[in-house]
Amino acid sequence: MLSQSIEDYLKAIYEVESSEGKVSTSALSEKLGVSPASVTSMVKKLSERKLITHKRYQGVKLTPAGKKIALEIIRHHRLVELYLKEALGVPWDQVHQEAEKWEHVLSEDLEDRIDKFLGYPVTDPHGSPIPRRDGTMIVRQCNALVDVEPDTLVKVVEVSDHDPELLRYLGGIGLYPETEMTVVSKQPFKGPIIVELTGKEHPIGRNAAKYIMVEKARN
Amino acid sequence: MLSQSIEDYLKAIYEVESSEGKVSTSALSEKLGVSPASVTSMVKKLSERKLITHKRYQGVKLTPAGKKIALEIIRHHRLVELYLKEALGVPWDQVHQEAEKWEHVLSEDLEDRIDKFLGYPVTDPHGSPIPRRDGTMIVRQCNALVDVEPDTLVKVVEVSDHDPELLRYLGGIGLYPETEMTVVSKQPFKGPIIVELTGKEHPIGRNAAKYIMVEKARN
DNA sequence: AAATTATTTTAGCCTTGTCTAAATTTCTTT
DNA sequence: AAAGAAATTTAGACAAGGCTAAAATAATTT
Ligand SMILES: [Mn+2]
Ligand SMILES: [Mn+2]
Ligand SMILES: [Mn+2]
Ligand SMILES: [Mn+2]
Repeated sequence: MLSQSIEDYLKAIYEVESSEGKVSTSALSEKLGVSPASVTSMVKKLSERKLITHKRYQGVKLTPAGKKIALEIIRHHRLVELYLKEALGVPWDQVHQEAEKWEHVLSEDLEDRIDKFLGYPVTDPHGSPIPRRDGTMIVRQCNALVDVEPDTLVKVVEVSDHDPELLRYLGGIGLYPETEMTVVSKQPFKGPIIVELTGKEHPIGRNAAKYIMVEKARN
Repeated sequence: MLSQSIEDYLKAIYEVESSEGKVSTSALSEKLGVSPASVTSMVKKLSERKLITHKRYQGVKLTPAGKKIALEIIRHHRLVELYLKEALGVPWDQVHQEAEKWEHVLSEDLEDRIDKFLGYPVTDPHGSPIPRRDGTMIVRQCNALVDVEPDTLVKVVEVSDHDPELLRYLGGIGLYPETEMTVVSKQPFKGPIIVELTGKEHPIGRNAAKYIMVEKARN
């Protein structure tokens, strides 16, 4: 059995690797809320266990074995998020923190039961793809809302789950994965992006718009 | 936040206190699967935190604060057991081991949602009472099956959840909490106890019969 | 009552995962 | 190219929770 810490490190490494490409000690330190020195010592252990490769001062990379475990935990996390929302009505801004704990204690049997209950879902409540049992995961092509040109009809693909407050705001204006909306304008001086959905216009800060992934809608 | 270890110790102390009266180091060592020396050192810590009282060489006792926490964890455990059975169809011999992990990561919000989903249940799948939110718990009057005289009509109140194999056997013969059955005979030389339910007779070993609690049925 | 046995505690060690402070390496600027 | 800044690693410490072996205390026999 792997410790909760090791599982969290592998997950964090996977996520940083996906979004930044390179996985630095400081990025992990930041993401996991531990000191850089702690990261280095865990990195040593993970290397010894052949779950990651490490070039000193150069960052780390998951081995296939490490990636498999990372995806397993992410699968747990996302299935649990969706399950909590669907089965127990937990609001989408709260499922993440619950899943953060539950992901480490979910048995394979329970994982399968939840998967079946949900009808073998493909995405979690925030639109993130759920890794398959075999350790593969589809990756979709999409852009950050902040990069979209005005006057475009887009479909929301995925929203970051890390800021409950943002999620509550987005939920309030009806902005969920699969929602279609029009990017009306980008206000100057790093002002908000205005989107239109269900007939109303809503401002979305540039910073928030980095965490909303969309694709061009086929109109 | 209390560590999982501390929660498990408090729960174990509560359970030993209930069933044995006195809580010895060796009983806890046995129950928790750790060495007596480890128990002593944890006992020291729990005393310092005023969760138990300890007289050297004389055993321990929960303080009101410790008891409150123990019952809180037991509430989590039993709600989760019932939830897993009702909502996800986990067989009753497997719910215990799942709950053993989940009890430590259940938020109060989720606890309430599960409680509501289940319709504010009073007992878990094995017939054990579920402590209330306020930290109180009803205790029922009952006897071990092994102590019942032959030719008595009894109702099953509670079955120990610690041996999956026993639970599978009991499930197989339809012996669940609330089931009524007749104690037909006690075979000599510590032989099995024969019970009749749904028209058939079934043997139950003396040892197993210690873990099946019954009450006289009002016939 | 003494001797033996069983239980409990102490002493000392280990592993895991964290920290701070200091040293080292790499990156950036001049 | 050298200096200064930033990132990373090392060194050493600590808390939690476990272990074994030995010492202390309590319980049971003789
Ligand atoms: Mn999440
Ligand atoms: Mn986690
Ligand atoms: Mn437990
Ligand atoms: Mn609770």
